[in-house]
Amino acid sequence: MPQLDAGAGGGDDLGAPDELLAFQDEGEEQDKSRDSAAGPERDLAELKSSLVNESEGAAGGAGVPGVPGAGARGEVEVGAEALGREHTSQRLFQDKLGESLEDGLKAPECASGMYKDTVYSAFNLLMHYPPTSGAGQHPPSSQPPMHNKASQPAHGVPQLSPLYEHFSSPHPTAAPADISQKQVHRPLQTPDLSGFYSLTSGSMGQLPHTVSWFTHPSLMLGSGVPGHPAAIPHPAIVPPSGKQELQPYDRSLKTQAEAKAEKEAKKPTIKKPLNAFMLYMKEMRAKVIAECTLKESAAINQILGRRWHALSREEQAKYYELARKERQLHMQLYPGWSARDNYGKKKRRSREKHQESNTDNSLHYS
DNA sequence: GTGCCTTTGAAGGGG
DNA sequence: CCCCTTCAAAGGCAC
Repeated sequence: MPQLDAGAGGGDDLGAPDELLAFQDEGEEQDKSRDSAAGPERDLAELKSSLVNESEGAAGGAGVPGVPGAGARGEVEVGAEALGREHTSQRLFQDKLGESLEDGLKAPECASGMYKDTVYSAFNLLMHYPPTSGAGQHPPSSQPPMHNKASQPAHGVPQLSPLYEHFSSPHPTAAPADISQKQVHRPLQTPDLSGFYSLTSGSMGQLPHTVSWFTHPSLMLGSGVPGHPAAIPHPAIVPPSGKQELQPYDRSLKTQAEAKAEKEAKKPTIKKPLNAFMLYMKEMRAKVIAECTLKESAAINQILGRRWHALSREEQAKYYELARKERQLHMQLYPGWSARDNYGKKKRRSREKHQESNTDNSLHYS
């Protein structure tokens, strides 16, 4: 129970050691990158050219091939493996993205406003969540509360993860500790669950991802929280996809196999908790879209990836902390859940691609 | 209609 | 322990 309040320090059995290591290792570089981030326009121009000329960068990169941004940004070490991935992937996508990126970044409002209040303002928003109970403390800048944020997506889905929103809530009484307390002595994944989902899966599907969080049967935290909707489930729970859904209410012709399939279909898909970068992306995507003319997620994600690396370690740490708490909450909500459960639910060709690339590599190295 | 693209990070499994 | 694979979000795009 006190784990959630324990912060990043003691009692954090979920904290990924890699994160700390990364921070330690990249600390100086991150600081450098932050310094260089003080010149956003320069960085943007750099970013732009890098995104456009990514593939060419392999040959022309003065410092790090394939990472044009590394040099001008202040020796931000992306890591060899990231380099390779970036290089290859962007080469694959550059034909399409190059133009779209350039078009988007060409927009004056994008170029000038790219950093004007992006990284830091979003971060300040994040700072609304108090590490312990500093809910009354507002971020240094004049960031409006979350719910007043103007850049909320048009679809009305809060950009932030539930935890983020939770921590950002002006109601500090709804601390994560309460969540865990409430849910800890609540039977998790009880047989009632399927019934609950069978009843609500349809409506849940209509609910925005995040909004639907608080109705989770094991997480009825909204009831005691003023200002919160009564019941919104965790966003990790998503109704079965239309493909998999077997029309739970159509019980007329139900073979045994169908019944089994139906039972499985009733089980909502429990999604992976979002990692730090995913939380960051979710937060910043709308901003990037607003600032640039881009809409393609692939292009936006490239920008966000750059921005992510431009964040100071303190800024990243907040997202890591959020992600850590998300994982912690997720683990408490779904003790038996494994990321493996969702394996195969996405049909991907990455393996094939990887095999292809491996073949290519082997050809290269042979 | 479905999968791919792109990003980073987490997790699981195999060697 | 290291490496590889998959998935998490997102929306345009290709097929």
